[in-house]
Amino acid sequence: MSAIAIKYNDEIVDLASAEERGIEGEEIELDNSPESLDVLRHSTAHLMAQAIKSLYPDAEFYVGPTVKEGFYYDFKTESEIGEGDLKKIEKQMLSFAKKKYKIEKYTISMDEAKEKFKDDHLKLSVMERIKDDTVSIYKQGEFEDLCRGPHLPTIGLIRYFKLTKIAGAYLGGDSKNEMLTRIYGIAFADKESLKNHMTMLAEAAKRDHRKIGNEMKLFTFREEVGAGFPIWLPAGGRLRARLESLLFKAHRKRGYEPVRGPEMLRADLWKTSGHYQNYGENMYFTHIDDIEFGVKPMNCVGHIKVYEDELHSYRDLPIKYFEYGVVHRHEMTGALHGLFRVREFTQDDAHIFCTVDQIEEQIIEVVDFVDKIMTTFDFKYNMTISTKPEKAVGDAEVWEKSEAALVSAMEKHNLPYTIDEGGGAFYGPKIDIKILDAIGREWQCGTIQLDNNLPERFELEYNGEDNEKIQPVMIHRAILGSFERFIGILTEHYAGEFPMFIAPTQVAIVPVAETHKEYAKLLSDKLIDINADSEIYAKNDSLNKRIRTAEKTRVPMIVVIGDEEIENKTISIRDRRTREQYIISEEEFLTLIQTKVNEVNF
RNA sequence: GCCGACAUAGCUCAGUUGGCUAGAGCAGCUGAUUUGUAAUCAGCAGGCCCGGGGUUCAAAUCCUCGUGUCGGCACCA
Repeated sequence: MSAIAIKYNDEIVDLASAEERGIEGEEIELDNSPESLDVLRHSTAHLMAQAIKSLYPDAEFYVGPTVKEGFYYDFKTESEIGEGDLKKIEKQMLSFAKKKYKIEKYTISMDEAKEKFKDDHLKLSVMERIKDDTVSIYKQGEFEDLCRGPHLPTIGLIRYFKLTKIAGAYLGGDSKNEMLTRIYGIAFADKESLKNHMTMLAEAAKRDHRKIGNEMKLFTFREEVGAGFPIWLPAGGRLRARLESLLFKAHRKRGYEPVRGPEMLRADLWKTSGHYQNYGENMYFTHIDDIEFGVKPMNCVGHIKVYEDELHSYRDLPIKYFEYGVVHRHEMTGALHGLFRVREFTQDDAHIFCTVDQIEEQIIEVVDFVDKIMTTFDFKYNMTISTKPEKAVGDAEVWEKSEAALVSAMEKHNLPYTIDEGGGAFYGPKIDIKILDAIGREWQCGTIQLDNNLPERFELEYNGEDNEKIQPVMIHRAILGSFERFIGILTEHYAGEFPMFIAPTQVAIVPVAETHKEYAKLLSDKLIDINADSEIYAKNDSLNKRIRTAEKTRVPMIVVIGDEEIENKTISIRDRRTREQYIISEEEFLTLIQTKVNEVNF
């Protein structure tokens, strides 16, 4: 196989450019290495543009880069293009590829380029952003495109690709601009890899929490209830209750006090907090008599009112309040997505009021808490520290100390983290926790934010050693983020195969015949005593059918009860995943379940 | 919010170029069967075809305005 590009000082240079510049380097062949795929996909994007141009001659093109999941090209045409047209474009691409046009490169001056693309206002706007005097053009057959490269030597090398999605995208990613059509695609060096990729996508679709949530009857949405308002069904309710109760204990152990603020608070309070001015667009407001109220989008104000309920001494700090806080936010319709983005959700929210000197130890504790939870669920995660932005309020020294405390907490725990310079909120630096699920997708969940702004606005204080009034630091933190999103992620992470300690139902009991029903009920009661939920499958169906039904609910353990079991006080267990069966004594069984249900402590 | 697609029974889906009483499987109900590890048999019931307006002799089907869902964009736990 011959080279498609070379690597020159870590830069990938295509053959045409290498010749132009007279450089040599390590040869890159057409395979599935990241470098090779990048070139291949970039050229596939151009091939797609070529096909689009031939099918829709009025099409104008913006940019067509490669991205993590393949490539896309943004363009505009008067014709309406829908999902059904992707096949047509693919076909056209293949027919061009068969012609094996060479991809030729030449360089022209910016002025020449502007003349060449004078009918394409999108290309012109691309050129607006290029500062160089010359630009390169890549040409394949009749089709020419302004591009920096690198590209394959010929489009004949493109064979294994697929157009995956069609969607709208704002020009330049700015919602103030016009909307273009974007087509996404993927390409590989060989057929097998493309096939594997498509299989992988299908696997990911099978894990979709919306699909599994429906199948397992965890939650539902209804048009008449309203977009973005989830309804928790019994099975989801049980799962969620287990998670809540585990987490409740974990908070108590760490000295958090459960509190609860009201759902709506007077609008004036939101003016004091600044939410009215800065977040009002996302809030829901109503009136009671003549007074305006705002439904809480966050729980901090409620917790501040708890703090204000009594005077505090420096000896009391840190003070930690937590609440499974229901919040409402006006998310835009297009943003709603299953349990991942909803308009009403419950945060595992807590606020820590502490002294500046206590920040570091508090952060360490929270980070440790996060670690416990994430490891329990087999999540890999990484953290990002966001530092002081340009527009910031508060004392410079406190900012410095706060940031240092965050970094130091990471370092001391030897945790990997990245820094987002200037990415913090205007009121304080923060740590975002991003988790990686079983199939490598990244999710933003928890967050730890330092806040000097709200204590200032509400004039919070505690008495110091010399009885002086000192303003405490407030730490906002959520670990799961929200029960909704976290359970959605868990569902996809486990593909619905929840571990015993969180599963909606721990055990399915299948009595062989009607005479065994009574015994099944006794066993079920014993399970409740050890905090395990079970369901008895005693319907008038064949044994096989009932086992099948139980299997389909994804319950971790199925036990079959018949004469033999009752006589010998044994349990016949069927493991869902391995489909293996084994028999143990009832006592062993109950111990086993109890261990599995209680093995987790955050 | 924007671009595009979609909406038929509790669920998953058929429904021809507009044309008789809108179908199937699963789930549900009734009955028979009482079962030893992934679907026993028979019968019954279930629909304002997302909602409002319109075109037409005739609309699940065409147009239009809503609502909801999906894929992205933009925005975010």
